[in-house]
Amino acid sequence: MNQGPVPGELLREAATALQSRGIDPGLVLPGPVDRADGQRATGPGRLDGGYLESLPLASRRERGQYYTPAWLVEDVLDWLDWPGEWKQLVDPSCGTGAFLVAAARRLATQLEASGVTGGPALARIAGSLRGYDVDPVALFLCKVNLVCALEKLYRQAGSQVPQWQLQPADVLYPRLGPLAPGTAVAGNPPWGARLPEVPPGSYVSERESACWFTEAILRALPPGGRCVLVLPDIILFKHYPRIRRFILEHAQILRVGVAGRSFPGVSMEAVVLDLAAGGGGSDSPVEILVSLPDGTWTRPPAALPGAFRSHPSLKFNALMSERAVALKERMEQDKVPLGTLFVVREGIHSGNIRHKLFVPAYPGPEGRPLILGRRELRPFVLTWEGRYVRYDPGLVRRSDREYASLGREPELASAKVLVRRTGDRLTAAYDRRGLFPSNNFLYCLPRPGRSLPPELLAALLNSRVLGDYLRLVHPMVNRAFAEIKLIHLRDLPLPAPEDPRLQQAGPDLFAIHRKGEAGLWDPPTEESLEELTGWLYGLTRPEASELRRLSLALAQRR
DNA sequence: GGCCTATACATGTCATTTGG
DNA sequence: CCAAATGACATGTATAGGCC
Repeated sequence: MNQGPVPGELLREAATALQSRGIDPGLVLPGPVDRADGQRATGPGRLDGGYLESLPLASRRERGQYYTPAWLVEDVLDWLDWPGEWKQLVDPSCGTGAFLVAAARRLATQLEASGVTGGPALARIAGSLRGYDVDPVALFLCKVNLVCALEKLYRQAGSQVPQWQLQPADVLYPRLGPLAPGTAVAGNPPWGARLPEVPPGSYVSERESACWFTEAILRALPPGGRCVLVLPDIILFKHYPRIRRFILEHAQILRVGVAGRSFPGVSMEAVVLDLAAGGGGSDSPVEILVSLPDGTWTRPPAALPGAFRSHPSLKFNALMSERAVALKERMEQDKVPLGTLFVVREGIHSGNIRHKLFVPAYPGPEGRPLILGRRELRPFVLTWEGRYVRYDPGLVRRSDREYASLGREPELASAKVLVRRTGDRLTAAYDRRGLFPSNNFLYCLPRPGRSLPPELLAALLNSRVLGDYLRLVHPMVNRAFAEIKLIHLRDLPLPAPEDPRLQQAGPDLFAIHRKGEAGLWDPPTEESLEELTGWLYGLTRPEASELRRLSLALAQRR
């Protein structure tokens, strides 16, 4: 038996599985895969659930290989109404065949009901399904899984076995020529695999594989074609405006399913996009569904279909209600991004030499006071616990594969506003002494020329209102993002220096800052800060509470 | 010498993962 | 669960090399 790239052990296991189903392994094996690129599974191969686990985690991640949960597969096929009137189903990243196998079962049932069995049924099924994948071993398993799922038909067919349309593909360029009318695409493209280069001719020009797959699929679909794709939710509302524009211009969004963390062991959240090829442009209603733990879908009470078109970078927060958008936009009115008034950076990143760099006691003249832990930064107050960073670039032995990022000493040593990256609210303090923060903090330096007094920034960041805004825009509890990123902070709306309301509120904000800095941060002071910032951002008291409720609801769902 | 380009090195950021 | 930590890599900057 020609092994090709498939490990012998796996072949033997496949042969046994087929025999036990009464299928002659010789008719099926060695499989359609003969790309001899030396790709081999390590460890014991298993026919379904075990194959991916047998691969090194790094390579799985690199290629974005994850099993799609069965319930999600069935729902995707339901959304497509497969088989329905479709002639063909294509999965451009079929892996071990989750979608194709489920689709094949449905076809078999349908054919059986109309009296088609055995070889003819197999031929019809194999002719209606197409799969591609980078991993030849996965493709082999896909075929075995298909055969096993159709065991009855195989037994009936005897030697009349079909040719399956399963082809090795390059992850870079899923070779989807123009697809024939009557074609639907379903699948879970690899996420997060960084393409080595931007694919030539790509509009989206993103190196995130899920973006490229989405573009390639939409380009290949014929008018009237459909695709239902399982994608990372970041595509909808993080830094991928171009794929959003591409989708809006090349497809009609029929449904968006918010599937949450549906993949065991994966902390990214999934969305299901149901797209009809062609004819973008119109703002027809999008159905938004949220998956529930019991496997059903529900309509969120106040989702805002279509409003993403008006968002500057087309962000589509499927759960953002009309009300939330209104409050958000009100807060942004006449405000400027924090990044235009302050330089924002990450603190010292100790890389892989933490122990060498961050020390508990004074190490000598290269030592600088280090702010490391959460307790050292409370609202308005910095309490240095006495640790040091050895600020000496010579410590990093690059030849020993050491790395670290010491940042810029003049900036670190100057007065600045430190912001905690973790926690369920924004926390900031004005660092007058020039302490050196670790990368558990971000810091804001006033831009020369046009800025705000750091005391005011610290007061605004410590207010619930800005924290709630942040959580509304980037829900962060139990999310893929464990930290506040630079971009989150840079995007926060701040009153411009010449803002008349700020002029008016300034003295009170300074007073609050003084109290806070003096350790007199108490509920009444906090209350007056809420009052003041609410007014500054054009929110009434009830509206500020509403903002709070909405943002918490968004965060807690996740 | 002046300008442009390639490369190496340094800095800065991301996207989780780890571990208490 | 969540603060702290980490590996990878993208971006930025300096320098060397090539060409006129």
